[in-house]
Amino acid sequence: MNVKIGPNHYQKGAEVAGPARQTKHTKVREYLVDLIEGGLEPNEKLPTERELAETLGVTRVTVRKALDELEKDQLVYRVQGAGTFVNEPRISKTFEFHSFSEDMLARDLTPGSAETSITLESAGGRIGFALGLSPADEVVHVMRVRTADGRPMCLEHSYLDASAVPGFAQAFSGESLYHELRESYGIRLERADQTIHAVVLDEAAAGLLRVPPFSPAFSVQRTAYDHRNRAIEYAESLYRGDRYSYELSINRISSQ
Amino acid sequence: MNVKIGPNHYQKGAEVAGPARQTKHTKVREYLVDLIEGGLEPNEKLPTERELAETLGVTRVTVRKALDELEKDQLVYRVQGAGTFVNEPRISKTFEFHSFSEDMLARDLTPGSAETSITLESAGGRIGFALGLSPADEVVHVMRVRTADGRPMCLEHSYLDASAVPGFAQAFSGESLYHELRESYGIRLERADQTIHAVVLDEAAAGLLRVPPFSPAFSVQRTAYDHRNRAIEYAESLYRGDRYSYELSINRISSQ
DNA sequence: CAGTGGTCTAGACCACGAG
DNA sequence: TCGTGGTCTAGACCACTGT
Repeated sequence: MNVKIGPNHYQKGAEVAGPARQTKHTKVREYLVDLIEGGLEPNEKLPTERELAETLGVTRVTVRKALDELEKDQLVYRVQGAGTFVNEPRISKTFEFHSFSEDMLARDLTPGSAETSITLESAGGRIGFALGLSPADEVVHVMRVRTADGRPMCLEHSYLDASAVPGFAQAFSGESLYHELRESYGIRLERADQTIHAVVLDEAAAGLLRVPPFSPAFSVQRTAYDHRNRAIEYAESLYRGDRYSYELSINRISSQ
Repeated sequence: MNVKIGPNHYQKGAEVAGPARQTKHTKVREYLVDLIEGGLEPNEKLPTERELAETLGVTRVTVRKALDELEKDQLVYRVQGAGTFVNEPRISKTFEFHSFSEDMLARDLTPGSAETSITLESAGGRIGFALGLSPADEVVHVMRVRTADGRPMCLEHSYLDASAVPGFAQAFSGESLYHELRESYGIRLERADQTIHAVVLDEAAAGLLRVPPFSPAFSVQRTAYDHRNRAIEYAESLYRGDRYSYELSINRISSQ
């Protein structure tokens, strides 16, 4: 994936990388990143795979694994028969999806929530389908106006399977839902599917987001999954069109 | 990446895959896809890597390469110590970006263009920057209203480095720009960066797209690159919000 | 033609999961 | 404890690029 949603006029944020495991291909990768950032120009040729293998005391397979990762993250490109080359720097250096809280912190904005309400409801058809529940099953419904430095950015409705997060409605502070899921329930969200529509805001939503009625906005439906691909969260959000844009990178545009 | 833009209410389209090269890991991949589509249930366990290697007469490394691809495309997930399992079927089966023409054909709609104009212009600052040209360099400017079954879907301005595609303005039919680039100039687009904004249409654009003024729309800026990461096309498009949605899949939502 | 990346082999040991 | 996926080795040959 390779997608970044964020406030317009993105400025390079703090790296929020986890602690890298010290495998050999990780070390090779770090060596190559240092090499690239240490002064190699775009389109300059990297050492050959065989040279790197000998220099670093690993096999070519391990070097190739590291290069595979760098190619996936678009730091390098490879041309068979010619070599491996440094890419132009990318618009967005991180290709991970961050939570709203994290996204704001990376931009030196203070994330917050307003108008928070947490209720228990029946899932109903639409939300039940998204979470793989029956319509009668109970879900936790968290409604928040997400803010940055106190200014409203996004109106969000999140839904969780109530039986998977007992006591959530009582314990949740309203701030970082993903943080709460991880700390209290050991649930980590690894992947999300999103559908995005361009819409204009009705008067109610416009009022909550403090923009004129009929302002442009993104309507986003998101289903987030854990590492075993179980649907954990379903969310429907409205992002202010004047504050947000999507940046994404698409691979392999096919023929024609 | 893993993104799909398309008309709303996506219905499974024809596969538009190129002719697969017959490497062993490709054969293993096809074997596994057949296995999965041939009746394996979601979350059912695949044979172990060692079993597959023996069954198919290849080494485990080759099996793992095939499984890496299937995992990237989200057909399977792996749990260390436990096994490899079939994923829930994805919303969108193809994770490639297709050209407008191809997208429409896959949905049994007839792609077309109206109001086409092809001109030679100076790049200017914005377009020159996107294509890595100086502002005075000439670009081919192709303006089209893209249609499906004759109904306007999208207003698109595409820009190409004129020196890279001599004679383009004379030869281009107005239909498939990517097809023309490949057939006449041997240029294949492999990757694209996109930035998407939510906007409302002004009266001129609304008229061309035959919707009321101030209708919601996506404004998309796209830079498309070849396999060596040279910027080939820069395009600014307006997609009708009532006809289009973005579906995308994001990996590795990070901590917090 | 020489040199590069792409593919593949036949092993080995480690880290993690579940019973 | 045992079986699984995760990592790694030391080679080999093929396909493609550029001179």
